[in-house]
Amino acid sequence: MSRVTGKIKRMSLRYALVGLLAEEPMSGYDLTKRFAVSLANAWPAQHSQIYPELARLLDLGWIRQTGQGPRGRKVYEATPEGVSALREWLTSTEPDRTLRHEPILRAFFRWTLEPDQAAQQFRTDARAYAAKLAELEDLAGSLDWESSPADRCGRLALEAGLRLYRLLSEWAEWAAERVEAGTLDDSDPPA
Amino acid sequence: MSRVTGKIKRMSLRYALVGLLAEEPMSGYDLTKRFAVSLANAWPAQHSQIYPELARLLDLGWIRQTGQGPRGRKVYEATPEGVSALREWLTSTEPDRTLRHEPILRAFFRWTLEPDQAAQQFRTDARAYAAKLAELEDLAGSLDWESSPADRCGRLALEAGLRLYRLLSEWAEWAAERVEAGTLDDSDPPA
DNA sequence: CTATACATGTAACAAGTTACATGATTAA
DNA sequence: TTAATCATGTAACTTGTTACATGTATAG
Repeated sequence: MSRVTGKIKRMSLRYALVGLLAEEPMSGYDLTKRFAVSLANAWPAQHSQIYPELARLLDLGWIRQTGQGPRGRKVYEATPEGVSALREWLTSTEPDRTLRHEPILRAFFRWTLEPDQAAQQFRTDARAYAAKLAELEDLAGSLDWESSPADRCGRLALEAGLRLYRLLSEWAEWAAERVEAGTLDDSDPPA
Repeated sequence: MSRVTGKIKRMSLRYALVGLLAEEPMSGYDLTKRFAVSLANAWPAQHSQIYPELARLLDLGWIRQTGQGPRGRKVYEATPEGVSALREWLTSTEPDRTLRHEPILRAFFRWTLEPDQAAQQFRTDARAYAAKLAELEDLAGSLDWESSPADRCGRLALEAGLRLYRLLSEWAEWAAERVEAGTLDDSDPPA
């Protein structure tokens, strides 16, 4: 869908906003918090990206304002048109399954460091991922995941984050061990 | 008062180019292929991003042209200044360990679909990841990973990709099974 | 000859980040 | 009263994608 002069726009953020507002009416501020916690490991976004997108969604008629609160708080909900567009996106466009992760890129170039230092960096990665995993486990444990289909679906998605951070931590630890075993030495590699 | 922009530029592409050219002299065309194969699962990049960046690197003195070939081919290598800057990046800047992956985002919103369709999408994901894994396994099998520290380091990085695609495939399969077991049904969730 | 791969570049746009900017409400 | 949090927005810039644009060498 959404081809403008042949260019395919992804607009993941746009659909994510509609999706969150389809679940429950919320303000831009609330949405920002959602992107900082549950969605942080799938599609992080800042408020500076969210507010202008909400304006565009209002314009499209995919969301509407349903209330207001103190301090200029504006509460929105998804319209039927918005939910319909979200479903269209989910069913009629191909997901982008690209992986792009800076720590893996860095790993490619650690042969330029002293092996000791390279190994240490892999261990730092491992610890950082373990910390992220612990954070996510806290989040997973603190929420009520059985209350609605949306929450249970969120739990399925969050599971990916848990598994990914566990994997990355183990990978980095494994790489550190390989480097310590001499993998990056100039001389012959170990058996 | 020094508000001299505390803007942290990441410039991963810049350092990746220097890193590849530190290993072996290459042209922009060769680099583009590297980003399309071995680096595709860590930091994909198109030629339209690579050529302008090479010009900037020349300007910085981090690379230099060492030869030319037919059809205007230009071969570059990293300078000592470039390698030094790469090492500085690796040792003195914090990696961005963010995960951003569209299929996980989509998973959050599949509660808006019929459970059957949601399960089918998870199975499609699983198959797509398995295909990516098979591709990467081919690549891993086709290269000589023992010839240099750089190659052996590349193998460590590539291992992350192998493990990630395996994990994502298994996760999607698991999610499909959960959905088929009734996780997204309106009624009570299964035990 | 002619299609494919090689080879380099630019332009227009989309997406994302950091900083700037402002102000209201609430709790200590 | 003052710091933290709530709350919304814009500006400037960086990064990444798709399309445009051009031309050469080689293999069938």
